[in-house]
Amino acid sequence: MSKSGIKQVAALCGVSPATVSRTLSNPDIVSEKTRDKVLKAVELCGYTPNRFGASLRTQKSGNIVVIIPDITNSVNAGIIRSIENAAAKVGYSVLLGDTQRDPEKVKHYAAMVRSGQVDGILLFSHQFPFDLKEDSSLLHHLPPMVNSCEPLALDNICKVMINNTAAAKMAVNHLLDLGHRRIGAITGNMDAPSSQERLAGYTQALQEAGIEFSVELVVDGNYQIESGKLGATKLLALHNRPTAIFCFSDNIAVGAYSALYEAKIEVPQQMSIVGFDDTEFSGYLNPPLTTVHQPLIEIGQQCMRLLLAQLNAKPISNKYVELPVQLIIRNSTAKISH
Amino acid sequence: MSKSGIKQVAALCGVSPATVSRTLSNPDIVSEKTRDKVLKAVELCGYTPNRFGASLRTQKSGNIVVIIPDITNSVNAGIIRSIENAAAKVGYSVLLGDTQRDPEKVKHYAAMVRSGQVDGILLFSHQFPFDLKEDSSLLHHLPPMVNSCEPLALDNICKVMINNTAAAKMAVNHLLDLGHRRIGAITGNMDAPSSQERLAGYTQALQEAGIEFSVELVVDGNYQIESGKLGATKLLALHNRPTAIFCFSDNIAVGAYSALYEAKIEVPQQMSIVGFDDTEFSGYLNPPLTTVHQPLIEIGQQCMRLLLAQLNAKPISNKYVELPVQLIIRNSTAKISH
DNA sequence: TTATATTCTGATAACGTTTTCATAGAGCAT
DNA sequence: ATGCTCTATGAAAACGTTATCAGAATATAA
Repeated sequence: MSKSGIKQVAALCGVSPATVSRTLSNPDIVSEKTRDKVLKAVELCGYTPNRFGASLRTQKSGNIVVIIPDITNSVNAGIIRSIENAAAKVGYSVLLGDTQRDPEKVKHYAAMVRSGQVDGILLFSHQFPFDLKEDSSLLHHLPPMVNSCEPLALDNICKVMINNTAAAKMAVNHLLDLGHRRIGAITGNMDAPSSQERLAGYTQALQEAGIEFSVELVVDGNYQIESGKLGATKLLALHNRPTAIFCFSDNIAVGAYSALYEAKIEVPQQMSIVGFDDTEFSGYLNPPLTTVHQPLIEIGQQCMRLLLAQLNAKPISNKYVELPVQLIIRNSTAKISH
Repeated sequence: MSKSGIKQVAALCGVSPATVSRTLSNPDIVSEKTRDKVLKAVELCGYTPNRFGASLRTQKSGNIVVIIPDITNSVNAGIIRSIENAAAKVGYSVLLGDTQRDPEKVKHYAAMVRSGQVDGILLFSHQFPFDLKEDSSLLHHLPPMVNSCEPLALDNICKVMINNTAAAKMAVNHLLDLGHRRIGAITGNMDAPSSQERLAGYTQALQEAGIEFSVELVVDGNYQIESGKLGATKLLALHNRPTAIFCFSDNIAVGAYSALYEAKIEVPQQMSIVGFDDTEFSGYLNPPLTTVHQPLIEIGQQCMRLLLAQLNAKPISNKYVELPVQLIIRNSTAKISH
């Protein structure tokens, strides 16, 4: 069967190409008789509309790009899965923009909106993805875009976020409630707003409890497992070691568990641990990890909802959506022992 | 700045659109003088070629789709990351086809090649992704495509695989070498060829060691954590429990660890565990997990290499690529205790 | 200088849709 | 019948590129 275009189909059933197009994209405006005729011919030819032709005419690609630092991170993966689901439901395809934290790749993927390759952008980065010097009008005529997880320092942009500060505070307060006074922290990448905010939450919680902030108790991590192991090792080496550690990600907690295991320190009897993310495995760690649950599915859905509104030029009542988090208390935290 | 097409650029620097096009896509065939002129105008206009126009003309989208069951699985995520990397290097973009094991979604994404939305397919599924009844010529004129991880039952297709049978055998032999005679297994989805092959490897290893196969020792899993926990619990409840468990994935091993922890059975003193995948966290489990390493990066690279060859109509010397695996021995396996 | 080969460039024709505009026909009231 | 409104259709014009082809300009050889 040779390649069948809309013309072949039209010829086969004796109508114009226009009618075939209408039948497929707007069936209601064509009479039932011709509709059946056309549909039959379409079936017979195995005709699928060519995307290029349609896109060229409509100036819509039907694609969106999700720009995200690392798809291997399970938080990111969970969000992307949710996005893919939501996008598929409304007929969009998702292009994967895994950037490996390379600023150039961020720009590269964002530029796809200029060439028409994608219609909109889901940006999980705090880096502004365009060269303003190249087209300064961009700041005022931004393409359809929503920003999530790592907030951009710009306020006319749709965002879906969690309140990292409040979440961190909640986690630390839990430890305080259990009687802990020396609470360590292992951070994420400190250039990431999320990590800065979590640190702020940690600090505030201590302050409100009247506990003096101690520099030695917060060690730099990067959200990865290994940094958790290193960080915990450092905290353990402290002259006056903490009785609890707030890990800025579940990955960090895994690393911390490993360090504690090797040091033969029991969780939670000798050390309480709190994580962040509630990734799938956190309930299966030994002991199961107390952690802050992030609503990955809702994040993806809200991102898609806001992007879709922009794509369809619908009004958006609220550009900033904040999703609730939840502290999941498992067995990695316990009352301080005396 | 209004939308600038190739015509505006051409007008601005006094050449024809054709010359602008040539300057951008095939600079060598245009004189240095005009090239500079054109490039300057391009810069000035901030011109980016419209993808639709180009694609319509060339019939190439510059996209590939990766059809994969679940991006949330870290093996899959690792492979996709590698694919994205390799694809970006040669100028292709990757469309994410997360199928959630829905056969309809597999077909949906594969059909993108018909509409021209993508130029090629990377298929991580054993399901043939086309309706043959719709176009029977497909079997002989397959679109550019490579199949990986879960083999299709078709042999004129490019494949990049690991030898699951040999890998499983290697894992089980390791346990046999340590003196284990009752070795349990927790499988993946048994409809997946990978799981069938691993089971075959398990069986063969036992057989070659002269150990009788015992049905009660192999329990059905689905590669997920929870199935590992359930599976291990079942094995522990056995009248004559095994001394070692071969888990068909690291996720399963995590679940097994959890069950063992709750049952207060020590790994590896009372129970040896072997995993499969060597995902990032496996080295940080307590104890660190002995597992079979899968070369995720190479898998992605080889997939891209083979697909690219097809996209460029290059000859392919070897349609079947088998990548080596490696047994990583850590601390979850030990000599049987008496 | 002329003839010939070579390098560049421009006009033009696709590529395959969708959408606008106009018109033919159908239905309805007068 | 006549006029009128609707509905359904077709013709034709985009959409923005790139590739072919032919011709102009330039270089090379005689």
